[in-house]
Amino acid sequence: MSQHILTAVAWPYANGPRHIGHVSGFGVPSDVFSRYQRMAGNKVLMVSGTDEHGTPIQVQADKEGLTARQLADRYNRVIAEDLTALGLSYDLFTRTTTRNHYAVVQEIFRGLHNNGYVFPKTTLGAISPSTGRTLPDRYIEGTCPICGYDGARGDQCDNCGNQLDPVDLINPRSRINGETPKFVETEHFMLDLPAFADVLGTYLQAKQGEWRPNVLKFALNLLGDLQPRAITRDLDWGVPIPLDGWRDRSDKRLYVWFDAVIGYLSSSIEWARRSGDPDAWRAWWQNPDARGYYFMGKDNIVFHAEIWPALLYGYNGEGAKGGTPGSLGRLEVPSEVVSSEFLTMEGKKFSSSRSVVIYVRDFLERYSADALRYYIAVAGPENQDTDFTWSEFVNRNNGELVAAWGNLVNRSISMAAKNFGEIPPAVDLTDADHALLARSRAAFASVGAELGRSRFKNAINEAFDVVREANKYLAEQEPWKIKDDPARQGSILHVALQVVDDAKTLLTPFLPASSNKIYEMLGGSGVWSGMPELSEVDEDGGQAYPVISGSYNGAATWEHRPLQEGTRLAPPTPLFTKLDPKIVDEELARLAG
RNA sequence: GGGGCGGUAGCUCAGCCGGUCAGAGCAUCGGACUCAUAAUCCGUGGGUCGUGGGUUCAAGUCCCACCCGCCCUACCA
Repeated sequence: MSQHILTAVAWPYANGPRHIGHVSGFGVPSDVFSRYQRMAGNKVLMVSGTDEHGTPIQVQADKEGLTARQLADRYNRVIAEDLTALGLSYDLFTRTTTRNHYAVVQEIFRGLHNNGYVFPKTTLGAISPSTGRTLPDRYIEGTCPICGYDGARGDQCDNCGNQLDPVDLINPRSRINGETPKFVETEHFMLDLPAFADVLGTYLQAKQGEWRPNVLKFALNLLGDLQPRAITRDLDWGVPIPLDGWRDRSDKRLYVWFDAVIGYLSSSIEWARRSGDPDAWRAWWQNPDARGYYFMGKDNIVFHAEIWPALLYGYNGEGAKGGTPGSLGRLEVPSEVVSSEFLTMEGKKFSSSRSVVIYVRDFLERYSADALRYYIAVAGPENQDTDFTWSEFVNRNNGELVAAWGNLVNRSISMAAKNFGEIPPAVDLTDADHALLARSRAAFASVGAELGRSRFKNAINEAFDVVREANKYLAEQEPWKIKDDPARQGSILHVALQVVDDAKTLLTPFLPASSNKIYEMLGGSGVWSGMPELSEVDEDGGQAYPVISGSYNGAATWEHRPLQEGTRLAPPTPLFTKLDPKIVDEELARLAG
């Protein structure tokens, strides 16, 4: 039976282009999951966008001599183009600088405020004297009062590891421009997290055995020490605070993490409006039978397993202080938080400044999207940090994608095209034929079960087991030797092609572009698995911006589909490109340079 | 400092509630085959499952301590 599934994908921060570590965390896993769910007959709404507010963007903009908005515009476009090129099937990929987003964020804030879950508090904060903006702890450095180390940051000393308060630093200075920060009293709104301790505890306990253990343990552990948390900043780049006396102040804004997580909701609402049914989003957000899956890197667990549920409970009036839902109505909390670990690059942390990085754009200029998707799916940081190396990439690409899978497709279609020019009939099937056919048909249940649990490595490995079995079958049956018995030769090739078709279906969530090609090679018409498209939109004549969307209800379904004998076959062209091992050194040289 | 995750064959990794769990893929070596992007198939070697204790009839699999790597620590998204 069909279920509503919200795929909520972490919002990439628009202070620069995204690298392959980023997309291995949130991008590829969420897309594999969504494509599978659509094929399984579920109604998927996959949303995300660029996260464009906050100090880091302002700082980067200052550095480049741009306004924050100009910088955000630039990288919003770069990121949207890159994610489209990767084939990520967003129903809507938008941004946080839309009027719609501002309105939804302010509505959530008002709801929390009305229910008593946010309150003002005067705190001591560091600001930059020259700009008047909040200077985050991370941007302050000085001498550690504990160990005397001079490069200590405001929040923590890298030398002795102690947590610090920037007020205690000796000779504090701004890492941005070297000036001495001013510590001033400033009023901010706080989110009353302790008021959600009970409801969050109940919520998380119920996820026992369902979520990945690392996510759940981490979240449960945080419950022990919930403190009120500031949700506003001294900054002009962000969503205005929607209260009298605050609304028009240019120096106070909602803090970026507060507005960013609300993007899941605002983008769903924007999607509904663009689809022509402004209430359509409610089927995912106000339906107890709907499921919400959130995909992100491990650094984001606290925002998705703790703070976002708290915001929703607060808006619903379901925290310790009670209350009533706001004008949007009661909203559902996440069903599952799927967190990835981190990808490293040739043994080191990704670092743009030290050029230990490979941007999605650069990668896709030289290699195919499916090659990257394959690597991330089979060797990515699903359960633990994993290392990307160019030699491993070449090995996987050449040995698995090209030699095992691509070659199976190529040899099967090539032989059938050459000898029959069409899909030959299957007659008098042997035990071996039946065994292989049964193997690939059984894989729909096993691979599907793994995909439904977000166990992507298991899933793709089981799909590849089918590929290996098919290669073995051909080696044993030796159809190329059977010249005098066309019926038997044709039957073998029919079986091989059928299993190629099944495997193509099993691999579609991982390798949509090449699966579409196989679909066409085997006579399919129309679109198999839809690809995302970038288009320009605006809001009531406002500034145009790019969004990713697409029609993804193609022919692809998660099931065995019998091939039609007599379908014309043309000699195939290779699906994947074999890579010269020389590129390992070339790429390493590029990193070094 | 506190919390979390990981440490299994040369490499990348599977191993849920303890009892065919010592595995897969790749790489190595030997062989077969030629339909296919010299791809494929068969066979082979190799690990005291980070270290030291403990619980148990039985422990990569549970408990404790320690070593190493990584992440988070809520003003980095």
